Formats: sequence, structure tokens, C-alpha cells
Amino acid sequence: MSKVAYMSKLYAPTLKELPAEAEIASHKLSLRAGLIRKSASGMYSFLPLGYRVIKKIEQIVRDEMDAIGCQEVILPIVQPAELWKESGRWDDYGPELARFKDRHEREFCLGPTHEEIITDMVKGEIRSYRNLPFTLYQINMKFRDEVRPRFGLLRGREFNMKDAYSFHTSQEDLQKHYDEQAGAYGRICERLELDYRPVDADSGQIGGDISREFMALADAGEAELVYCDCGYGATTESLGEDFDSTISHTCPQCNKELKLARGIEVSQVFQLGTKYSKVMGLTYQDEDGVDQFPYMGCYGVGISRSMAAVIEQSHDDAGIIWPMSIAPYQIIVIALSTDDDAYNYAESLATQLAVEGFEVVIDDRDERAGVKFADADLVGYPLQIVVGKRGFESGDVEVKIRKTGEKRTVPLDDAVNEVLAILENL
RNA sequence: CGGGGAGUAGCGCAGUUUGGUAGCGCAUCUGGUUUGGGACCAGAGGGUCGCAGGUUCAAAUCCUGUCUCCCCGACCA
Repeated sequence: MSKVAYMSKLYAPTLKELPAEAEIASHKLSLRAGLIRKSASGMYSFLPLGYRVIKKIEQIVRDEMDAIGCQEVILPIVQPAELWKESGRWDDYGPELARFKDRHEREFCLGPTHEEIITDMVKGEIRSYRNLPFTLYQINMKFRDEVRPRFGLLRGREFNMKDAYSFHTSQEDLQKHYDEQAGAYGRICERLELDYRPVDADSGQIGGDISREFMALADAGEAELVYCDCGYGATTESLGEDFDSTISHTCPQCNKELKLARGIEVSQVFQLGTKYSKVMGLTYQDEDGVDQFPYMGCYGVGISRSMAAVIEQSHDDAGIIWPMSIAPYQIIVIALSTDDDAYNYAESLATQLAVEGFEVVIDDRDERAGVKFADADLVGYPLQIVVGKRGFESGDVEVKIRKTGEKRTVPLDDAVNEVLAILENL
């Protein structure tokens, strides 16, 4: 059972005015709703409400990873240069890789991705085909010194990402797990209630041959993609330089006309093959005692970027509209008075809903009704329950569903059951 | 890195052209009146005008340098 949170004690500073630095909806709203604050270009602090959302997204990702047999680890963010020299990426990666020296003049970098460090770690443990396959994942900060960070969390330099790495004895086994990962990624998008399309993609710096990206459709997205109802999809980048997005194209699978859209890449799966195991000397002995290079895959989900993508897709003029699955709190009880029987009722209603297993915040601030309504809409709690003297005296409370704007009046004495019934359908 | 814009109170901004005691709105604090969709009245606090030099009797304002932030592009998850 979670305890009721009191808005008067919550560190959740909302902004009435638009922050000058923000252009797109997700950026403006995550600042205004008090989810994040900027520390430098492309780097953000997460405030209590924002961090609650992040933790919920992480937990969904964790659930889906664990469900397909992945094991969670945590890897260092600071990585020795020698591993990157071994893989060849110390030279290949470019200035996006943030490098520095420690007090002994030893070279290090901030991990933009973790193939090197995990391959090196695994190298010390794998001896036999009997150890394979397995998949390790972590949820950790990454740092990429982007040329131009922008759009708040959509392209930060420091960002929260789940990255998984799998090791296999054959291409077939890699393919099998790759498909499981792709399935998990689809379920993650669905649990986040994203309107998304899986598409064929380039593998970029990570390397490897086969890659799919999961795109949240959004005009603010930096990627351009084509997709078809039959399930086909591709980034226009992966289709090559001669792809002309100004004319229509037909689907290579079913010949229907392709749809063109912009998207936010929230996750990506790669088949790396033996690229890293070969270059870094990761081997195991097969059934015949012969040394072999494991096939590898890697799988990333942008956690903080997913949060931005959800906001980008799910907001209105008043603010954010969270899905139940990742709302910072699922229910806000708006107490319009703070020192009378109506308030006591509001507090007990909040407590009963918390006992039922919901995350509830009660707005007990000494603010005017308008301020409380505006903040509730702005932060985007899925369900608002308004308890005021007026309704209390006539024997009812008002319940508002943020997503639809629908308002219902329910009787005081049966409010818990009525609210539970409404929540069933959210 | 190329192009454009911006740094003045916690936030949003005016003032810079034409140098002359640093302002407005919101927020904050005090008192009062209010109280179902971002209240009202009265009072108060809060500023090295991004930073460093220079010109001048005098610089937020002019000059030089520099840092930071935002947008477009190239690049990228």
C-alpha cells in the first residue's frame, strides 16, 4: 500500500509562464509541470514527479526484459580508453565520445554505449558453449557529446537508457533472441500507450548488419520514416540517398501506397554478429573443443526519451495527459478547502484509494481552486477527484477523467466504489 | 563547424537606436478582504545588467575580447 502524498509538501514547482528555452510541447510541458530542470545544454535534473515517471518506465522495461530471461547488471559509466582502442572505436567514434584523463594521465571516456565494457567483462567468464546463450542488461546514464543537443529530453547529451547485450553460439540463436527482444519492445511501447511503428534502420556507430527501430510517431521527431498497414516500415535514411520523400512510394511487401511520417526513435535492436567478439578476442569452446566467437546482439531503449515521446503524443493545451501506466500519481484528490469536514472527507477518500493500491496525491495547498485545477491538468494525473464544500454539502464529489475531460458526479458515501469502477476502464 | 537570435530580480520581459539615479508583469514576504477554473487592495524585500578589459566626468547602453543558451543546417540514439 502506498501512502497518500501531500501536495503541500511535494517538491513540484510548476511554471505559469512558458520557459523561453523550449520550443516543442514535450520540452515546454516537462519544464512547466515541474518534471525536469536544465543544468546545462542537453543535461537535466529530474524532479520528484519526473523521476517517478522515469522509474515507472524503467520498471516496465525491467518487467519485459526479465520476462524474456534477461538479467540486470550495472556497468561503469567511466570506461578505460584501452577497451575502446581495442575495439577500434577510440578513433572511429569521433568527438561525440567524451574523453578525459585522470590524475595519473590515464585516458578514459564517458560511456555512450557499453559494448566494449561488457564484452571485456564477459571475456573473463565464458569458457564453454555450455555458458551460452545469455543476455545482460542495465539501466544507466549514457553520455554522448552531441554536436547540437535539442528539444529537451529528445536529444540530450546525458540520458537514461536501458541497454542489453546478448551472446549466442549461432546466428539462428541470435535471431531467435533478437525476435524476442523486438517482441518485448513492442510490448513496452504498448504499455507506454505510444503510437509507434517498427521500422528497418541503419545500424550507425554501433555496427552490425541488421537493425530495427521503434518509432513513436510525432511531428517533432527528428527521424523520417515510411510505413504501411501491412507492417512494413523503414527510416528514409536507411532507404538511401536516392529516396525522394516528396513523391509517393509503394510498399515493397504489398504494393499499397506507403505513408510518410516523422518519428521519435524510442528504441532499437541490433544484430552485431561477431564484430565485437572478434575484435576484442571473446571466445568460447564448442562441442569439439574448438574456439569460436559468440554472436552478439544489442538492444537499447531510451528511457528519458520515451518519457518525452509520451508527452509529445499525449497532451493538450492545458498540459500533459499521462497513461495510467506511468503517471507520477494515478489519482489526485483536489481538496478545495483545507480545514473542514469536506477536507477530512477528502483525506479519508484519498487514504482509502491508496489502500486499494493506487498512488494518490491530495492537493491540500492553501491555493485557490483555479490554481489547483490548472496544476492538476498541467501535470496530467489521469483521474482528478474534486472535493469541495459545495459538493460535500449536497452529498457528492466530482470525478474528472483527464484524457477525455469527462466529469462525473458520484455520491459521497459510495465514492470509493464508483471511482474504482471508473479506474477499471482507464 | 556554418548561419540566425538571446543573456537585465526566481520566471517572462521592457530599457540599449540617441550614455546621465535600473523598470514592468508574475512569483516571494507582511497585513487585510476574498475563496469551485491561475483573486483583489495596501505595503515590503530581492539586481556584480553573463564575464573581462577599454573609451568617458559618467556605461545595461559605445568599443574589443570571451563564455553561455536557443533556433536552422551538417551530424547523431
